[in-house]
Amino acid sequence: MTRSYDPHAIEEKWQAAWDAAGLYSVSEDASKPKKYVLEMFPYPSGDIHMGHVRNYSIGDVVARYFTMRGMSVLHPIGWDAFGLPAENAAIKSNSHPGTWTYANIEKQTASFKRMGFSYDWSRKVVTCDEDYYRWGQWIFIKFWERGLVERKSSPVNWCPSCKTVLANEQVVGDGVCWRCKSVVHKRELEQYFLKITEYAQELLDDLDELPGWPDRVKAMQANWIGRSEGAEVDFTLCDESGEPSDRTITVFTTRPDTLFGCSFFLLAPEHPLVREFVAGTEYEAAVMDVVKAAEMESAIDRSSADKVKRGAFTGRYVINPVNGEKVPIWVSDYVLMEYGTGAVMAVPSGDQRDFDFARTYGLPIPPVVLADEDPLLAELADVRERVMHEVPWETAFAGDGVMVQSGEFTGMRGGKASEGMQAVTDWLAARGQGRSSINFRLRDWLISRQRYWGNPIPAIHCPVCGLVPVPEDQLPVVLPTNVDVTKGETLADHPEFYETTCPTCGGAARRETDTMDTFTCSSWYYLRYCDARNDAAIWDTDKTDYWMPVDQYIGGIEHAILHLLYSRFFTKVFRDMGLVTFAEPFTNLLTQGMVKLDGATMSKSRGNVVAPEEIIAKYGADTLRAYILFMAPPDKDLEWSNDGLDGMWRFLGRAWRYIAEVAEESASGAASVADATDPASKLLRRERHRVVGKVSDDVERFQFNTALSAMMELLNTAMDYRREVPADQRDTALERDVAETLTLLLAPYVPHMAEELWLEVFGKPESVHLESWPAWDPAAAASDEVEYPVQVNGKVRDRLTIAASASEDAVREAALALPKIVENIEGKTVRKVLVVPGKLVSIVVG
RNA sequence: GCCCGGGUGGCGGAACAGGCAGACGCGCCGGUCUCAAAAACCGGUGGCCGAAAGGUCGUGCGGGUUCGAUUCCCGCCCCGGGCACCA
Repeated sequence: MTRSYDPHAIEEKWQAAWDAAGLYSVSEDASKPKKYVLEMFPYPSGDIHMGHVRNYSIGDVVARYFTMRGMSVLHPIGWDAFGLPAENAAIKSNSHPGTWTYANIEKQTASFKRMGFSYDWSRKVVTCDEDYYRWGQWIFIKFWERGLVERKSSPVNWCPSCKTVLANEQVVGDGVCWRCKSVVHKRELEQYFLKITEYAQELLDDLDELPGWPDRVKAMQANWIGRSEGAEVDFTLCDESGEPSDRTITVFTTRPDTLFGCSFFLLAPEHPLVREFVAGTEYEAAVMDVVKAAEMESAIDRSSADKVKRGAFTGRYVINPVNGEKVPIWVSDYVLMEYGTGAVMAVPSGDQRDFDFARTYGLPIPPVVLADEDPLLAELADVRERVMHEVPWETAFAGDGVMVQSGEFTGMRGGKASEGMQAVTDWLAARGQGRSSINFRLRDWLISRQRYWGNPIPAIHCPVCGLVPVPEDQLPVVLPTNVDVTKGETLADHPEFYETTCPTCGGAARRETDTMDTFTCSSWYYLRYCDARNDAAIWDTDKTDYWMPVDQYIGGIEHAILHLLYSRFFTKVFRDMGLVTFAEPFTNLLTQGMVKLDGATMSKSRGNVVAPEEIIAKYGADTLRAYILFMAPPDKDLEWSNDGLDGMWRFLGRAWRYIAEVAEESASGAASVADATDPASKLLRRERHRVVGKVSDDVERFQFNTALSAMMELLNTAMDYRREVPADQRDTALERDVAETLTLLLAPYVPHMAEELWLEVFGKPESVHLESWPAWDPAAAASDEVEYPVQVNGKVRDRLTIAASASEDAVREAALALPKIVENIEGKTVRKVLVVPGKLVSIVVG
């Protein structure tokens, strides 16, 4: 008697067997095409959640599929193990971040094995292991040698809850910390930066080289990099009488064509010249009010667009280079020190912010670029001198138009990328008072963190030699284990760590006590997987050449900018160092949607969690894997519901029963009709080929939901066949083929069940996961008869079943002869009869 | 404001290149089995009209192209996401 499907009796058995056999270990194999399938490695947060189940199930199906297609597949796993949650947890539980981290890694390892994922465990990397983070320090030193490390003072993001600084990318939403969602403040601090801005243009350009990335992610990165074309313009400082000094202030503008409309000049409150200008003057009090107010504000308030712009006159002036006009310098909080030069030429007629400011403080608003349909154009079309100082508008005009009141440029086209813009820039350049310029919104990456559980920055502060790198042969700087975070300690509390000698002069020096942003650890782990156990080098370039780039990367959309931008940057630097031979690390990217419950992301703090372990305990891992893939296409958000689990359970139970029955029957050599040609056998044979083709196509475009539904269709057809065709008339060879094929198709989705069927029920000698993907013949999937819907004026009135080989004329005639069609076209003129071969017949009558 | 997605039955979703809208599954309804229930299995299931045959409406809204539009074009609405006082 056939056993029924019992996942609890088989899953752990096969997990142990695969582990013991090292079934998923791979090495470079020049005889096969390679595939590198990678899911973003997890932070060891404790229990796995549904987001993990989804992410890693997707990757597992893809990896297993490519393996069955005969590829050499690298499918590794590891842990992004440095980071703040470990410190917070250690403080809470009065232990050590390392203890917590390694315990969680163990727990998650068990969970991943319980899910049956096909990882090559021999390549595991854990970023807080010394043999991993030492290479992170090595990278830092190499970046330093290339001039890509800078320690500088600047206004930086401070998270008061994490008690550390953050990179710009790590401030999300309305100015909150990406990790803890606290409101971030600006502080002036000296910190370490990696000069990602040196690669801004390439990071932007190469997005076009990534057709395998979602447009959404590329748009987000392009947005973030924020390239603006324009010009720098030098304004000369002058005194009240207009007498020029020898000092200039440079601004960046995207609209040099509007320069004649500059009626005031602005400095950011943090601009170093502000204090100098107003010290001891009658303007000092008002200006310093603006400066102080800006300092007090959080990043959110400061950048809120609908806020009233605060400002004050400094008592100073600059000269507008195009018309020699004396322009007053104001201070305003809407000018940002971090962007451009911290100084702005204000053109209120062409910029809404300047417009608002001018209206608030009664400053002139001379028009310089007019829309083609603007009534003012009649009056000003040929006016070169400034005769109008105020516009009758309620908003600024920032579009393309005609330049007026603009000296020799009057009459030219103005606007972004306009002739006027180029002409003014050229004019300035010829006089040395300006030049074309490109500005990026992207800032350098702030990587130092004032926390313990991270990779120590390998630098030494020497009172004589300044800041010096730790020499390569003294790496790694080992993270000491005796730091007690429960007492709020960091490396700065441990003299035995920071007291050292200068590697250059040998004098007493202080070791850096900041650690690196965890995103530095995750920016190169995918390369280390290629050669994870290498003690002598970060990796062997032959190995990265074989495996890289990652063919399929899979992870959450939340890293659209963060991790994915940083990794692209690292890869480009490694290329420039000669460490790799490609410029982009991830050829194809799949950003899987979030798993939600009641419309919100599942999270422990919200208390809306469905634990994967509970589902596994009831249904087994295979049902969970298949179900989460069946619920929705992988890139869409998924609203979790237990309701469909029973459906997947029933499907697997039915598939088991069908396959087991057929296997036993064919083993017992029951009666058979060979190559049966009755309609039911022909249908089943067609379905077998159609479904293999469909499932293959679907996995390649990640439509796991429709792949599974196609398998259900095949099973439905196969079971109908068994029910409807008497036993002695069945084509048992065909049934056996269908049962084996179904097992192979199921293998990537439900690896335990497929393995049990393959080895124990069919009695095959070798694991199903080493089998070849079933072949299919598109010709065998085609029917020898087709059914044409026949439309009359766009409405289906009847159906015509006819031989697939029938000519168009034959189809047309047969369609027109159908009784219902005759009825419908009676008394009308047939104007047109369209036959779309294999699709439909469309008759137009009038 | 700018830039990306998305809107299809009671629900999750399908329709790959303009060709039968709603595959597959859930749920629901009816049935078989059972003393009964659960499980399992079989059948039905977009709305409206109709006893049925059949008709008719229907993919966010309004137009357009086409023999034919969920699909292409134009103009909107709504939802989600990114950027945003970036000069």
